[in-house]
Amino acid sequence: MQGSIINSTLCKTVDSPPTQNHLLGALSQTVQERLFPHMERVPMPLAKVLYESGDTLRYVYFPTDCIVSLLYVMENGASAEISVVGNEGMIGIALFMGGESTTSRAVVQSAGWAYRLLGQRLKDELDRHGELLHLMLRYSQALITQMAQTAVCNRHHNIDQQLCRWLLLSLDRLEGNHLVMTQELIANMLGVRREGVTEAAGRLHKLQVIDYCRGHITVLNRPKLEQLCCECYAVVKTETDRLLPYKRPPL
Amino acid sequence: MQGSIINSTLCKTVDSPPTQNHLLGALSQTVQERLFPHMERVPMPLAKVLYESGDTLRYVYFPTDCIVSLLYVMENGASAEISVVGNEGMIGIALFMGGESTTSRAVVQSAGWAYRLLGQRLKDELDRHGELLHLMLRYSQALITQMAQTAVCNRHHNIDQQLCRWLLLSLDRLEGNHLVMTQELIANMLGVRREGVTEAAGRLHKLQVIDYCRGHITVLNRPKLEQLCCECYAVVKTETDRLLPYKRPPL
DNA sequence: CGCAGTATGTGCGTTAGCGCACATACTGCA
DNA sequence: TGCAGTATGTGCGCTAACGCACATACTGCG
Repeated sequence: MQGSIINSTLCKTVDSPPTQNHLLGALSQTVQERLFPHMERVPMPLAKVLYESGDTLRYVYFPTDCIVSLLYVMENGASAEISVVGNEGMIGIALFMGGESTTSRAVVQSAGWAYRLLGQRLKDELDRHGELLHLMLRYSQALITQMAQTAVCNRHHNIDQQLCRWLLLSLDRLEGNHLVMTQELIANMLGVRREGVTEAAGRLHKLQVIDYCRGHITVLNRPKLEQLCCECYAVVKTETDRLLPYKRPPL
Repeated sequence: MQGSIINSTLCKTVDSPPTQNHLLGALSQTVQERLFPHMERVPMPLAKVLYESGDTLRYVYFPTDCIVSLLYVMENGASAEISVVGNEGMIGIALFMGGESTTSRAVVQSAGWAYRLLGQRLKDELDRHGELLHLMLRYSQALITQMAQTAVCNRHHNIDQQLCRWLLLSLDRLEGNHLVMTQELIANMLGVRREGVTEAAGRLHKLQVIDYCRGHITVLNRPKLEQLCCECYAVVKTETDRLLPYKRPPL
């Protein structure tokens, strides 16, 4: 199941090492050597549900090149994204927080790969209460900031601004300037009408900020996108960078 | 500075023990005995700001009978409440999360008292990595749930429902069925217009669910209030109870 | 090729909440 | 007692977003 050089021509991303995940990459060699043998590289196909609201989590996931959305699904089926996780973070903080489950659902929003680790293995490592715990706590705070800002943005900003925020957050977690995502899906994430996204996207297109067609979006002018965005993106970005300064691992 | 029997006639709440805070009360006697000598009982007057966005936190606060709001203040001055903390929790999770500061502001929303602990003392205790850490982590998860639900509620529910949610969350953190709070203040918390709150409150009044007058609100019919509320309150309440089952400490 | 399924565009009436202006009413203090 | 400050009530035009209906357009497959 592990990728190989042979199929690297088929798969856009060459078999990615665990260190492509920023959290895993930030660990000392000692901890990496202790942990990595227990980790399994798994495909993350679009729309895969990692866990449902209330599920007892078995694994934590460390994305290398995919994006996962945490979203809450209401009783009437409507949904709203709480936060986004890419290779800067992990899915399953409830496992070390102690709750073992959450009220949200985790869905793959952009296909790719991740490394997963059995919950118990994670806890074993945490019981040594060293750097992994502290790293995860800092990440949790970044995630909390993102959630808080989502709440603020939902209250105060219009669809155009929110779409900008969403695009920027997604873009930061991908290589390149292209993302695969229908307007319908974006609407579910933002918790708004599909038509609302169509109109907002149309305006961004008119401003030559993005290009899109049937589930493919290309950002043409990122500075302009940031300029059109509300402050929420910058708040989250700044705080995440502060909490988790990322140093690209040596190749 | 510690309260005494003598002034208990002046202060509505009799000098409250640390264990009136659920987190502190949940600790084993060993940890309590180690920690409590370092804690200081401090008054929490209305509108006191415990920390501003970006401030380096010096203390963590454990409310015994006050309510503190975490809110984000936007560049233009508008605000939105991210979550509420009463005697079920603590203020300053950023201290053990590792960030030392947050992007939000903490303001006393309902006056009372709290115990505070110097950040370094907290960390000393956490480095023993025992029950306090695990307790705080579970609490953090409850707080995260509240933030997530705030985001959802801001997106999907109308002012009436949000007012119900807010009243219920506040009520759970107070004795009795009465709270001191102007509509102006509530509007700031919910991030809506003051007039919007006036109208929503008027409707609740007409339904005989609440009574209010110049900064004093009394809940007359709590079951009805819960019925009028969106699911968000129940989600937060249920999850908090699950994560932190509260056992009233022996007197 | 033709058709079904999917993605996007558009129009239209409705509504919740906003911004603003102003009225009213209560409260504490000089 | 009167006044200033504060809290609440109300009306009105405006806008963003909604719900719905339907048009259009692209894409893959038999």
